[in-house]
Amino acid sequence: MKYSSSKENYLKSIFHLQEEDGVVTTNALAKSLDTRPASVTDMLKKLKTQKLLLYEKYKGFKLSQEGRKVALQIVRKHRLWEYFLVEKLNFGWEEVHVMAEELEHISSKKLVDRLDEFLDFPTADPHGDPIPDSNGRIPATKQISLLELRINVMGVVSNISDQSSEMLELLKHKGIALGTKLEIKKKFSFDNSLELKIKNQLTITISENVAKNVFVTHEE
Amino acid sequence: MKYSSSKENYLKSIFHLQEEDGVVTTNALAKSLDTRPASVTDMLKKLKTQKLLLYEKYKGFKLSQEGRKVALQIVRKHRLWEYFLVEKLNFGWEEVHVMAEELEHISSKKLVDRLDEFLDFPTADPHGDPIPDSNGRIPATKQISLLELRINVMGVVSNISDQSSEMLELLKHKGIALGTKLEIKKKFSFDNSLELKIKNQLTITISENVAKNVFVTHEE
DNA sequence: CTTAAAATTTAGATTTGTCTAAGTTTTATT
DNA sequence: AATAAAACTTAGACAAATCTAAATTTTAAG
Repeated sequence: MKYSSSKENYLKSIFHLQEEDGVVTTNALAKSLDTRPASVTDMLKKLKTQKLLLYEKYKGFKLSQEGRKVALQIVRKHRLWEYFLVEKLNFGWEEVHVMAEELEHISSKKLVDRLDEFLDFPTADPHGDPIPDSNGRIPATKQISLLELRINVMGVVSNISDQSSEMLELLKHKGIALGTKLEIKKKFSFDNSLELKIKNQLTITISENVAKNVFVTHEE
Repeated sequence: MKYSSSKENYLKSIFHLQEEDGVVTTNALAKSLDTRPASVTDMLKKLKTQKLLLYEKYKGFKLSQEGRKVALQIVRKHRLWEYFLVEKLNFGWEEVHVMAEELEHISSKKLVDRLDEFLDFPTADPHGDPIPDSNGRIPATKQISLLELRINVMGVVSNISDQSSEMLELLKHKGIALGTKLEIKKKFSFDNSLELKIKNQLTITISENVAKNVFVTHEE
């Protein structure tokens, strides 16, 4: 089944808001889509008719099985195209979102699957978000050490394996804590030290020894 | 300036029909776009308002400077994406057209230019059609039909204008495909049939009807 | 040069997705 | 529990792109 770009955007936004907040409201959805609540209500009725949404007026709504399936395919396409743009066309990860918003509506499933193969089945996009597979399954977010984190990919600190006070002091000084979002900007093969940028802060340098004890997950 | 997919399709079709027949008519355009003449007239008026088209009602129409410029960018995108699909994602050249029809409407010029670079600046798409460069210039490769190819001159098959499955079956049987190198050995004026030798193969015979649909370029 | 046929355009509807303004319903506050 | 505020929905309108049916203009045929 083929849906309009507009419908696909609604499904995608509902999916994301569901993930984040559990419940989705008309107003939140309107804000997320940069549209008016009245427009949202109009569309909700259409999505319900198409059985993509479970919706009772004034009572709230959520994606149906089918709606979720469609949303996951859009998310998959968005993230694969972002990966392509960064890895193959050398865009920065901050500039690919807008382009992926268009590319995600290209319909051919075969095309996406071939692209996936061409890219060697990546599990996370350049922002670190997981890429659903061909069946819509989201890969379990696994922890990796900073040494394994790809360059220019956002990671969230999830674990520190060496919790000695010396290590913790160092990390505190550098501004690294659980939940810190960061990305590697440069890897020096000379001593495997890393230059990394913590979100909203300056760039810092850490040694291989520190890096192998700091674990991160890709976003979400 | 950003135009709707529909407008872009009109511009592209007008461009192609202009190339082919010199003059474009409302009916021809309607057929080419699989729509009704009345819809065409409606759109022509809009394109005129936007100065993409020179149009006087009942008198005919043609692309303005700007309209042609836009059309060339669509053609460029279409052909680059086709090249990408065949060369990188391993699709057959007969199955990429539909996908490229969608991809050609992705707006970012920077994306297309990066794609062009990634593909190493190809000059012709998988069907042999020339790819306009970033400025909309079409590389000069003179394609001629087999009927115009001089005897004993090597040609490289670059385009098949009739892509019906019957034609493709025939060509496959004869061993003619894009890139096939061949030369004409004899021309029979009785029925304009040709005897030609495909490189490293036996000599075969084809009819005038087939010959006029097979286009070649001279070797570089 | 008339007139029928063909080509083209206009008029008026329809569909999709949007909007504003005006109701409803739910929720929160006193 | 009453009522004000917030959230949500409905009603009616609009723009884009399309359609059918009817009109107009051009072209071609006699």
